[in-house]
Order: sequence, then C-alpha cells, then structure tokens
Amino acid sequence: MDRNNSYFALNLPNQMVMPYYGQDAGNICVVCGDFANGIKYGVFACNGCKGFFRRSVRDNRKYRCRFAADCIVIKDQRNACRACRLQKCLNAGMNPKAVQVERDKQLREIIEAENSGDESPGEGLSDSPIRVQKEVKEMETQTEQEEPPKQQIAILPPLESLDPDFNIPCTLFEREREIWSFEDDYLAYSSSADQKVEVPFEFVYSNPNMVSRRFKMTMAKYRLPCTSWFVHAFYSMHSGRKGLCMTDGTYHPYIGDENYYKREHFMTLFFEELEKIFYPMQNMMVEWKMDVFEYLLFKTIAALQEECCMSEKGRKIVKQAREKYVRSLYKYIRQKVKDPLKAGERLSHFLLLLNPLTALRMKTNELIGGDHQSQTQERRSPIEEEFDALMKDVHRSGVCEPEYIDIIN
Amino acid sequence: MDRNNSYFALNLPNQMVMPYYGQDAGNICVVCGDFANGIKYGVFACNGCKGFFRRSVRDNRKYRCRFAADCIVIKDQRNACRACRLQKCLNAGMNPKAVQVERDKQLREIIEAENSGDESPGEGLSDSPIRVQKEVKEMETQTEQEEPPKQQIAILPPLESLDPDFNIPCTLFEREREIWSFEDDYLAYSSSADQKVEVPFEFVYSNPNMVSRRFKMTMAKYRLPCTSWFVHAFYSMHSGRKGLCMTDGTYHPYIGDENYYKREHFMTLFFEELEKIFYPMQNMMVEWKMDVFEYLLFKTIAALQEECCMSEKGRKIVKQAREKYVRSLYKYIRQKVKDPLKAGERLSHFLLLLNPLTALRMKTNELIGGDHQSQTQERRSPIEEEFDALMKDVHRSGVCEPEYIDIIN
DNA sequence: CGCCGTCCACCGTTCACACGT
DNA sequence: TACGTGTGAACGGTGGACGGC
Ligand SMILES: [Zn+2]
Ligand SMILES: [Zn+2]
Ligand SMILES: [Zn+2]
Ligand SMILES: [Zn+2]
Repeated sequence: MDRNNSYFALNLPNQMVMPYYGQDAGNICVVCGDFANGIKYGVFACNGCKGFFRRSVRDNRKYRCRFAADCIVIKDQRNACRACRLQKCLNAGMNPKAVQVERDKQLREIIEAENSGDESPGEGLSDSPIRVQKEVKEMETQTEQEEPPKQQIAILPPLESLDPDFNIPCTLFEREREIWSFEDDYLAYSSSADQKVEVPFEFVYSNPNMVSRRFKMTMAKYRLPCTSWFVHAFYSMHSGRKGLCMTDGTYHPYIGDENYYKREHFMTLFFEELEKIFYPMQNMMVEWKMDVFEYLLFKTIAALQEECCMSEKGRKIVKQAREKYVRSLYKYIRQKVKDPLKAGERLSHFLLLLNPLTALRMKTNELIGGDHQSQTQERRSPIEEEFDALMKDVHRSGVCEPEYIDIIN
Repeated sequence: MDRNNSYFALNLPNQMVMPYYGQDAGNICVVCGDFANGIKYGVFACNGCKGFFRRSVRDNRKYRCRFAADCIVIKDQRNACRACRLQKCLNAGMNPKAVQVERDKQLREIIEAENSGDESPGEGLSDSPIRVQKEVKEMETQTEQEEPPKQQIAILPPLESLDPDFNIPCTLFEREREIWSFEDDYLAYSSSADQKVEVPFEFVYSNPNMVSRRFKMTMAKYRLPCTSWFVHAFYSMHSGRKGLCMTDGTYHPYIGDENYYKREHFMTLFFEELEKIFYPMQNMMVEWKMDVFEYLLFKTIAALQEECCMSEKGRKIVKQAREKYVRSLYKYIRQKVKDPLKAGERLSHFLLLLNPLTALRMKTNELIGGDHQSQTQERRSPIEEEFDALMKDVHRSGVCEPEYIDIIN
C-alpha cells in the first residue's frame, strides 16, 4: 500500500541537528552536513548516510562508541564512530521501518549468470554428502595462552582443545559432575539458599580459579533446575535403556522396558504426569542423534534463563551470554553438517527442546510445591522422603525462592 | 472506547485488529495481497504489481528464480524474486496482451531524430533501452483456465492466496479473532470444557467448513493459552506503547510510559511477577523486527504443543505439524534474509521465544490457580472478578483440566 | 469513474576503492 | 601484500501520483 505512513517521522528532537537555515536547507544532510540529494528514510540525508543507515538497520548491527558517545558527526569524520553516526541518524528522525528487505538481483547479473555455467541454484548441493571431517584445527589458531596449564578432566577430553566459546559449557559440566558426585557434601551448599549471589555468570564460569569451590557449587546448583531434565534425557538416551536414568546409574523404567514391572510406586506417581512431556523430548534427541557437544552447548543455553529475581543488568548479561552460545551451537552444527540448510533445521529442532524442558521444570516445581506431597504423606518411606527433599531443594531453589543474582560492576 | 476506567484507548494497525474485514472484499491484489485499486490487466492488482507486470512484459524480461521457483509473493517481499512474482502474475490471470506499446513515442522520436534522423516508424525503437514487446505469445501458452472464478475470502486476503503451508496459521488467526470479537458469545463455548475433542488439528484447521463453528471455537480456545502472551507481546510491539496491550485496544502501562501512574492496582499485582519475563520476550521481538508472517507461523508453532492429556497418536500428529511449521518458518526467513547464516540465526532467535512463552503460560496458570485470588478477595471489584474469571478460564482450561484430544482415524 | 499510460522521488543494488588487519 | 569488510557515487527498478481517453 502506500509507504507514506512510514515517512512521517520528521520530528527533529531537541538536538543541534539542523544548523542550517534558508532555502538550501533542503540540500543538507541532517546527519553529517554533506550534500543531500533529496529525502532518504524520512529526512534529508546524503548518499553515505543513506547507505550506512540501510546496512546498519538491515543487518541489525550493534555498534559501541569507544569514547563518550558524543562524537561529532560531520562529513569529513562521519566514519570515525559508527555508534554515534547511527545514533545521530535515529535522533535526526531517519525511520528504520523504511528500510526494506533485500531485493532480487539486478537484471544484468541474471543474464550474466545464465551465460556462465549452469549452476542449478537452490537445488545444488551436489557435492558428496560424505566428507572426512578434518577442519577442527582450523579453530585452533587461538593464541590466548594466558590461562595456567589446564588440568584435563578425564570425562571431557576433546572439548578443552576447541574454541574458547566452549569453555563455559565445559566448566558448567564439570561443576555439575562435582555436585552430583559429592553427595556427602550436600548440606554444605544446601544452606546457601539465603546467600546473596552477586557475580556475573560469565565471570564465574570463565575464571573458575578465582571463585571458591563452594561458590561455584552454588552457582551450578542454582542453574540445575533449568537443565536437570535435559541431563536425565541425555543420560537415558546413551544408556540404551527405555527409562529415566539417574546419574548414579539407576533408572526408572518406562513402558516397554524389560524391568517395567519393577517400577517404584512413588516414582510412578511422581513421574506419570511428566513422562508424557519427557519422553517426546528424549525421542527428539535420539532422532537427531544429539552429540556430546551439542548436549553441552544446549545445556548452557537452557541454563542461561532470565529469572524474576534478577536485576535488569543481570538479565541483560544472561541474555547476551545465551545468544552467544546459540551462535556457538549454530557454528558447531554448521561444521558438523555442511549443508547450511540442514544446519538450520538441526539447530531449530534442538531449540524446540527448550519448550518441553521449561514445561518440565515448571511442572516439577508445581508438583513439588503443591499437594502431591501431602497426598502421599501417609505411606512415605525414608527413601521417598529423601527423594522428595532432594527434588524439592534442587528444583525449588532456582525458581520460587531464588537467590538474588546481580553483577558486580 | 471507555471500556472501564482502567484502560486507555489505543489505535492498533488496522491489518492486525481488523484485517480487511468485509468492506474491501474485492480490493485485494491477487498477486501480493496489497491493496488493489481496481482491476489491472484483467485481475485485481495493486499499483506495484501493475507496474511490474507492464515493465516485465514490455521489455520482454526473462527472470530466473534463484531458489526453488516457489517463492512466497506477498507485499513485504514481493521484490525478493521477480521470476516468481511474474509467474504468479501470469498464473493469477494477468493478461500480457493488455499491455500496450509505449505512448509518447513521438517525444523520443524527436530526440532521436535530432541525433540520427533515421528511424523506421513501424517497428522501431531499436536502439532505445526500452524494447517493444513481440513474443508475448510464447508466454501465453498457459491454458489453465480450468479454475472457476475463485470466491475470495474477505477476512484474510493476502494469506489465502499463498503457499498452502500457510493456510493453517491463517485459519488459526481467523478463529482467534472471532473468539476475541464475539464476547457476548463467550458463555456458549465456555461450557465446552467437558466436551470430548476427537478431531486432529490438521483436519480442523484445513477443512474449516466441515466442522461446526462452535467446535472451531473450542479448538482455538483450547490452544489460546499457549500463545496468548505472545499475541499480547506482538500487539504491544506494534502499538508503540510501553505496556501490555490487549486485543481490544486497551493496555496496561509499563514503567516509562506516560500513563504509568494510572495503572490499575489489581493488574499491577497480577502482572508484576510476569512482566520480568514478558518484556524481555517482547524486546527480542522488537529487536529482530518480527513481521506479521513470522508472527503467524511462530504462533502456530507455539500452539502445537503436546499436552499430557493427548493420546500417543495425537501427540505424534502435533509433533509432525509443529515441525512442518518450523520448516515453513525457516523457508520464509530464508527468503527474507538471503544469507543462510543470518537466516539460521534469525530463526533461532525466534525459537528462543518459546522458552519465556512457556514459562509465562505455566506461571500464569500457577498464579491463577494459586492463592493470588484469595489474597485480594476482600477488595475485589466486579471488574476484577470478571477479569479473573476470564483469565482463569482461558488460561486454565487448556493446561490443567483440558479436554481429551485425540484423532479419529 | 475505470483502466490505460507516463513521471519521478526514492528505494534498491553494484562495484571500485579506502581502510584496518 | 593480500584479504576481508565497509563505503558511497552511480545507476536500475519500484510504485504512488497524476493525466488522457
Ligand atoms: Zn550524511
Ligand atoms: Zn562515538
Ligand atoms: Zn500486488
Ligand atoms: Zn523465486
């Protein structure tokens, strides 16, 4: 329809834009003062600012000023600071909505493409699907050796040598293993629920040596509820058993498993509402053959959730970190399956797991906090009580009465 | 306008609230869905498609699709693939013969006569960059006139004429609009909570004429809790208001909005736990400039969730349908942003929305079912009670005590 | 008034070139 | 030096406005 309704934004705000008056005011770029050949995106602007604005908006670029965010934007130095240039474009009233999506190629190029070798675009991908993977080293040109000689954890051999992006998942994984291993230490960090946590995730996870072990425990434990069902699913998937596998090697058999008749009654009660969400999630992981890397990266993504208790700043950190790991996961998948189309599809299937995972987390919380406990109170064995206590503590603390999370600086 | 004292009138973009409802039944471009100011070259078409068709035919342009020759042609991205746009023009019945030769030929002839003075008037225009059409017949071998005059559906004009993949989102969207519009009919389908539902989603949504209106209401209502917060976020994003916008045009102002001091107390109470999840979700949508199509497709994806109450078969259907729409969304995004890398990134950011969305849904359910109600019982006004009842019914029925969902065959 | 046409401001792409690494 | 990325002058294509019949 008419595009005019997106052009009305001529409201030049308060600022010092428009230092020029008179009849030739229309020929002056309101951003940089260069010659303006007409109206661009709602205001008089030069060709340079037009192109810059289009590229910035279309690619959704985020710049950051290296100075005080008050750089002077004039013709001769408009390329000095992109952040301030874009900010001035917006302040001057340039309308991001007037930037359109990418168009078709020009006709000239279509003809040339036709003359050159037939490529059968869009359907191509004729290269052999089977290819020896060998470009892992490509990532290893990293020279950042500032870290002390890492002590290799046996469980995660290949991960450490990779992209630094993968450090945090490794650390997270390691912390979690500790937690599940040292059960006798349980009470020690269980009492930390009323402790204030004021360190950013990034900092904690990437500088594990600078934080106390107990503190790391707290951090990892705090994030556990977000991912615990996912962890169970992954373990179960690798166990080959049809059931819900715990990290200690025991499992709760699902229908179809040979030990199905041995199910614990209280587990059945507890799990029966959840397993209809749990098993489809696990099936998805099996179907797409999620590997250890994808597991780790996805788990980090799932762990990085904004919670109500976080400050504005904390949420922003968590969001940025999460997006970073989504990119990492995408990057990894692109390496693994070369076809970019299939890579996107694979990524999307994994991200869909977030949904049942969140549902499980919240439903668990609901079950534990709700009346499930009181209903079965009569016949509770010590094991059941222990299980309930464990689940309650682990699942509850991160969701309902969480610690206060913020960052220092 | 003055619903009650708590909300403020708000103008939403008309395509969202009342998308071409009734009055402009025929004024829809059959190619791209834009507003059609009459018949062009034989069919209802917009100015853009008119000009595009004229230029293409007159210059005898040969385009080639860079993709799979099945690009989506809609207003916002009709310029993305000219091959598919022209093909759709022809398929829609635009008549190349109706394109005339250039007028004002004499004007250019004068200019050319000044330069050379040699010109054959009959077929001329040889060296002008604009060539005359001459092999139109080649294009006209289209004999597919087998279709009867299509009865255009007035409510969702651009969408119906599209890819069949998009039918279900459209239908879903339409149903939902009905639900929100016919408030007086509310009780009629509110009582259907104990009704058995035994028809697959696919069937219902793709054959809307074969199911009763009331049944469709039930289906749509059943799916509402999965997406309602997302719908609010999308409306709010387009309203330009800083607040939670309802579909009736009212809104609950957030901090920073000019009407913030007028917030309703009970809404504040209800929303304060949720808004910390809600606004980040909305910010993500704003940041990535989610468009209407992405909105529809994502909403369908979000609506297609396995619930505990579904049978094995029902869950499988839901899963397959969801994956289908994820692929559709991916396809759409790939067309919109050509770079496959960026497409994957965009898709992943949208899928990340599933997480806060699920969290909101379950938290809402928790709040409504919990003690929030009893706490404020003393000072409840009729409006509050009505609101509570509505929220309780809408959010609750789909999650906690849902109808039985299965498929027939 | 309806449906052709053209017109031209503005949006897009293109690609030599500057610049940082 | 080669390379990748961003820039902006030049040009192509788009579509709302308007004129003719
Ligand atoms: Zn400028
Ligand atoms: Zn600056
Ligand atoms: Zn059109
Ligand atoms: Zn195409």
